[in-house]
Amino acid sequence: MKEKELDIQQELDDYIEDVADLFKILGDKTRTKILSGLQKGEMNVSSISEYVGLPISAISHQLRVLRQAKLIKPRKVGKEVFYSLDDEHVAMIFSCALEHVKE
Amino acid sequence: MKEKELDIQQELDDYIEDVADLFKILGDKTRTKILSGLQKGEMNVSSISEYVGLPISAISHQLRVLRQAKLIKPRKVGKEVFYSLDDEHVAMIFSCALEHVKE
DNA sequence: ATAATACTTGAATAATTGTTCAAATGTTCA
DNA sequence: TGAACATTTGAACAATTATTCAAGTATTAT
Repeated sequence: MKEKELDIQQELDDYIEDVADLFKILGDKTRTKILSGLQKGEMNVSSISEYVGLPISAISHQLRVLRQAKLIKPRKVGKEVFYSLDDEHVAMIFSCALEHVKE
Repeated sequence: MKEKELDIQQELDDYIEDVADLFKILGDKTRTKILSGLQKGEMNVSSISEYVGLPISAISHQLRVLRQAKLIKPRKVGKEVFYSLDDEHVAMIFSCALEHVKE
């Protein structure tokens, strides 16, 4: 094993529980659908609701989870709230995951 | 958005549910602990049990989940079964996730 | 002020899931 | 064949969690 790999391994051991927590949040169809939608650009809550196909209330609950995990951030404009991705790593995590899923 | 990003976006839309399923499997402390242990090299079930700190039975149940997801593969030697990683992307997914977790 | 719109919050329900214990399978060795 | 060991499997239990509906907050317009 190379030196850099050992460093990553070491860090992984330290942060493994936090990593599991992150994956737990990503491991839900509604939330991944929201995130993949937001990769195309910011949306307000109603739009996300339409895009995902679930009532606004259900979406709002999940937006809170994603907000708390610092994966998305809100921008309030009048009565509306626009959400956008808050982490540049999300796109990369997704594309890594794609490689496995595509076989 | 660049052309390549659009391709990834397109594929993500197609595979988004499978991606969520993969994250769901990775989103468990026991399973991530097993995977991070196996990154150091193959282990038999008893060793994994010791490493994780859970009874063999609990480990075996989770090994089945990871096997079915094609994340690990078994190698039978006599009475023992040695497990190792079955996907070169797992390490990369982990290191992407680390970047987010580390803030 | 009142009504209308956009979103959030709380409680209740239903479903999923990780762990445990006991029993079963498969393998080696006397 | 029978005992000992390594692992798997099944059923039961407890805990977590996503969704729904109803009620609450906040902002804008009349």
